[in-house]
Amino acid sequence: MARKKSSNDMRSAPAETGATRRAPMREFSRSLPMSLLRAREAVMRQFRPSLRNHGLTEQQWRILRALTSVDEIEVTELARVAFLLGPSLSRILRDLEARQLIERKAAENDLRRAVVSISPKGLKLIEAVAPTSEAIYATITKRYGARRLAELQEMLGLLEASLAGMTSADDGEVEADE
Amino acid sequence: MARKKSSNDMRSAPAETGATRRAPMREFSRSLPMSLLRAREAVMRQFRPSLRNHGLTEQQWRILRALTSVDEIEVTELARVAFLLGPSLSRILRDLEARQLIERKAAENDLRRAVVSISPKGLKLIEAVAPTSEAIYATITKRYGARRLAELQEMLGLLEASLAGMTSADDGEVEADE
DNA sequence: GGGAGATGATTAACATGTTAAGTGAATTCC
DNA sequence: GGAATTCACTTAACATGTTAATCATCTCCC
Repeated sequence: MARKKSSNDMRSAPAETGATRRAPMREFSRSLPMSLLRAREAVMRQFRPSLRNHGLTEQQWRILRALTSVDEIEVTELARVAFLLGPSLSRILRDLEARQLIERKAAENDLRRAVVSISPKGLKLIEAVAPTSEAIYATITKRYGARRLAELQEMLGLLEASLAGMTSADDGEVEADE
Repeated sequence: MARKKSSNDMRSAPAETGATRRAPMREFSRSLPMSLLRAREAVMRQFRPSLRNHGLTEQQWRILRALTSVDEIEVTELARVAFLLGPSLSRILRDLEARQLIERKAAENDLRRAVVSISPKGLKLIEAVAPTSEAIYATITKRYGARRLAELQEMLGLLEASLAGMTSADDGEVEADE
């Protein structure tokens, strides 16, 4: 099959090719969203190959991972914990259920709610992936520094909290025809 | 019961609903990838409504924004600057060109390369969005603290750099021939 | 107890993320 | 100078992000 390392990846190292400058706008590549995006991508780039080898996407892994810490959990709560939107979660659960990695049943007192739990097969899969995953995490921690990592998480949490109540002034409400 | 506030958004505040615990695995919701994801989402949540009012997605905005700082730029370089993968960029450029927000031509010395630039119409759109965008950014900076923000960016950059050369041990699945 | 509204979950529709394969143009190498 | 290889995209195919709409309960309240 020949699996290239990353021949096609246009999203990696800096290279300073051509491109004549034009205006003195704020250095766009240093905006907060971009910094967060790049940092996260740098981290996930480490995990994806291993997950892929086990037939899991990042999100599927998040779900199974979340399920290992509870006996069972309602879909809405799972969405919050795994930080996925409802529609994404719905699709992924359908798939995971078809692969028999999870089990699903209706809640007893409320037929609207669905209760999900990980299956033995799912647990086995998690246990197969976990070691590599932990090793990668440990390497990252070592490289970046445990202390610094903790501090970073602290600051990220604070950022999240700072923006919690911001209602986004919503701009002009224009119709922007095409 | 039922004192939820956000109608459809399953991805916001903590709520500690049911879900019996099971194992003492590392607190999954505090992993680095999750922290980064949540922080970025908290930030983007502020910008999306405004962009949407102007008919732009986050990625389209990134591209136009990147184009304002140069006269013209090759597609590959644009992918690096806007931090998008080739296929995503291809699709978006096709759309932006159809909406006449950008212009595209072939490079002179190499017909494989395409050179992109923002159009007057695109510039006008940027100028319409920028004020709101800047205001939101300013509010975030004020809430979080300019000093702290700078420090965060510093730490994110360092994280990225720390992981630059990590080749991801790739887990099982051998590298077949090649 | 029955209709209006709220709620939990899914489906729909479109845009992007991600990897693999394809296409045409430049380079290399013999 | 032409076949093989590399290069710069572009397409394809599938999974997820995102918003809106739908569907089936459930609750509330008269």
